Amino acid sequence: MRQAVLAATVDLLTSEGLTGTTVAAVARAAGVHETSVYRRWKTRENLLLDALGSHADEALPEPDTGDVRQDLTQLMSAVADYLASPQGAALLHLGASPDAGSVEAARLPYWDARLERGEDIVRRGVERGELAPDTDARLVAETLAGPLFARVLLTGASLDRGLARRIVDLTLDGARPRDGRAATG
Amino acid sequence: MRQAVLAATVDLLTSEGLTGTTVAAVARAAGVHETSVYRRWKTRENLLLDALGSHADEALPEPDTGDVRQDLTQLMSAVADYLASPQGAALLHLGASPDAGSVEAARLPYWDARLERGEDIVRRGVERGELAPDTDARLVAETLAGPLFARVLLTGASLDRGLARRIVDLTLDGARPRDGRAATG
DNA sequence: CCGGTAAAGCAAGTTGCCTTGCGATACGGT
DNA sequence: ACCGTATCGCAAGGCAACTTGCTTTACCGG
Repeated sequence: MRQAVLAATVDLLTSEGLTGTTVAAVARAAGVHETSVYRRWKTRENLLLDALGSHADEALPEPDTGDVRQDLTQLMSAVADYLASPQGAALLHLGASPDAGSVEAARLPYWDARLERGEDIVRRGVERGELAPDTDARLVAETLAGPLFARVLLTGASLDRGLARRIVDLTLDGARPRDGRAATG
Repeated sequence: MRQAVLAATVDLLTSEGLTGTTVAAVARAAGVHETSVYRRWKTRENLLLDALGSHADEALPEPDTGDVRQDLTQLMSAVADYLASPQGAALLHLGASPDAGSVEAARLPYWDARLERGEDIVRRGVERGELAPDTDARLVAETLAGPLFARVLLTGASLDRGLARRIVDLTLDGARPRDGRAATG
């Protein structure tokens, strides 16, 4: 039954979107009583997070090619791909919902963990001398991911790998003029 | 009556937060019947946007000091200040809510207009030669604002002017090493 | 003063999220 | 076969957003 409900949730999420995915609809699609869903997952939010949660992690690679630019581009491209999917957008919207309670506590650690993938790449770049020694890895990770998140959440504008690449380039090179623009990569 | 309702809305928004601001509570606080609120504003979302909308624009300065870094730092500091307020956070959460309908259409143009303040500053910087001639003003604006938005919406982490300044520096200088780090400013 | 329109009050109802109490069913150990 | 426990189905209800049909008030021109 658990599998049936989760599968139905992802299906509805993909076809109907976040607002169209009501608990009643999920229960109906899974051939289960609505009460049973609430008993197991307590809240709609928990259900959606459970349905989307595990799937998300696996989609993110942890590239380590020896080149910061390449690593970050790969990671951010994967993020862009995921966020462009209905599931990715739904997960992001869930994370951004202002409902306090249980999710509130898990929120900060959750995104913290996501950001660390980027931070690790940046730190390796610093160690290799590709990036300035005083580079704030966390800040770089936030600066890379922020624009993608904002697009999905606020403007609804499209996301593609080109955008991801340009954000990486901007964050590595800066907007100020350089002599050799594409140094390493 | 319109003023009474809008004032009550902002009050509740500030004291109770977004989820605590029900239209019943607003109506009660304003000494008005709930139906009247719905008749005038149609939806809760419209009411909240009306209450917050005009206030937001005035808070944003349009600095033009002749120095990109200074202009961007001032703008982003103001953005950070506003987003750190209950009203700013509420407005952002409203913009990020996945409810389609009327807001959906206004969403992209709205944030488009906000971003233009940053784009203008960037373009002036390019003209002055402070920034690379092939700089994508829109991308820079998104990269500056994105992390602030993401913090409010996802992690709930704190926002301050120091963060705004560091994001500006990173986006202008890049994470890769430079000879003279703070060239102009 | 009167008739007309626009806005507000009122009551009742729909839907979606969520909870609770109760009865039925299924499963594992003795 | 029997008991305990866990799980599910079911009915009913609360709360908040939102709608609707109807009445009442308020204001404005004649």
